[in-house]
Amino acid sequence: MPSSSATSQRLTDRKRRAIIEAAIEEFRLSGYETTSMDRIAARAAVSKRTVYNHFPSKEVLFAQILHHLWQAIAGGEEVVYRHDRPLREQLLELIAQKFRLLNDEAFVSLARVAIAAGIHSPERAQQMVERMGEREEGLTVWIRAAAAAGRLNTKDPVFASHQLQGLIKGFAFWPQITLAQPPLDAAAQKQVAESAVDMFLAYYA
Amino acid sequence: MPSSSATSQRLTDRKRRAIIEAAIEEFRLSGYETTSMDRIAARAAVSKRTVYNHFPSKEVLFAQILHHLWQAIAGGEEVVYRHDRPLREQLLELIAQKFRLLNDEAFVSLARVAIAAGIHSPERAQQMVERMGEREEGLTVWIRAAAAAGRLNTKDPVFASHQLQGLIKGFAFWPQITLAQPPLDAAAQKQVAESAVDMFLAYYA
DNA sequence: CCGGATGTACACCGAGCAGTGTACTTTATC
DNA sequence: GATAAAGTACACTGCTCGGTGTACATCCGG
Repeated sequence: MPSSSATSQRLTDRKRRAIIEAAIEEFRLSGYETTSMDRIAARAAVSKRTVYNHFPSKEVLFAQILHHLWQAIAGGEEVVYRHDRPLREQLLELIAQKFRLLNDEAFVSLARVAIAAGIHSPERAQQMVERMGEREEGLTVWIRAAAAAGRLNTKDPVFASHQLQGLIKGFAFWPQITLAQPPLDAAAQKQVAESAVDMFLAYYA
Repeated sequence: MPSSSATSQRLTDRKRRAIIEAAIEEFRLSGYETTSMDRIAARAAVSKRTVYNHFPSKEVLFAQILHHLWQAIAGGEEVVYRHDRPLREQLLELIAQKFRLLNDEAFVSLARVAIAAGIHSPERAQQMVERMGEREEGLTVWIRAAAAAGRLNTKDPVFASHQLQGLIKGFAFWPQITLAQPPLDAAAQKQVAESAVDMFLAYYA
């Protein structure tokens, strides 16, 4: 009676999960083009036919993977602008939030696969990065609010937001994506975050 | 008597050039994996056998392409630190130099192909980006000199250099690489450069 | 314990690809 | 104009891949 397991449920669900997990792993390791359905089936310990019974094509499977990984990230509490608290404190909180995302292995996997696959598929790349853009809105919104409250001196919150993010991503995103470097340790994160915020405020505050 | 042409020289050289140009185009369009030697041969208007007479394998051809593109970039005059000139002026010159590289289509092509191909080939990626790192030394050296002269307040020139580059690349490199966006126009370049330098100096000067 | 759903093993198709071997033609040089 | 070097057309090998069809085994709810 396998119904007792809380995680597994029906066989068909377990198989499906195994396929998705194997596919994530393979796509992450080898990218879209060089990953074969046979390898995915083998890693999932599943018949190739079963893979095709669940997913009609490699393309669809890949899309589902992207969707699946996207779900895994979903959680994201906003930091709203507060007039009664120091800018530095609030910005550091915003950055810390960003670091939580950047340290999330699921996010990095998603980004790597998406960028690797999308680099020669403009429409998919466009779509993915637009979605990621939504994540970054939080910071822009905060900057706009602070500027409206007269505490930041910028006419272009989007630009300023990109600048601050550039100060972070140059250390904590692009090297990890393009060079598979490990995430920054706590000390490095602190240095990057504080230095970025201080530089940002030195200019805009 | 085709010897009259200044650019073409011997037939074998013309053929070789055609192959390289076609290969660059194809690799840039489709990446390493999905580009076939047949397509390269077709685009070069050359027999497939001729391709293999010039280059023993796809792998070698690809390596030559990378080398070839690297050569095409080579030129790069250094800006040395001058104690008698304003920091802002010198930094803007440094950034302008970086923009010349970022606007160079050959460089962007190289970077895209290399990153796309290298994203799942750690050793090649490592090698490429180390080479690119050499290019960036100029800025770091300048910052170190300025700090030694007591005009910049940093203990970590490499870190500071990465920060300044983050402020540039977030606008003028990564979007172009990962999203195939067009290079920044002159006005945008000016805004990005001046804002970056001013922010940098507001913090470190 | 029955029966439909699901999974499996395996053979297979058609296509594309890297790379080779060969017989022949073109090019350029002396 | 002979001759060696270079290019070409083309057939072919061996391999991988995405995807399918099928006959048979296994699972699991009623």
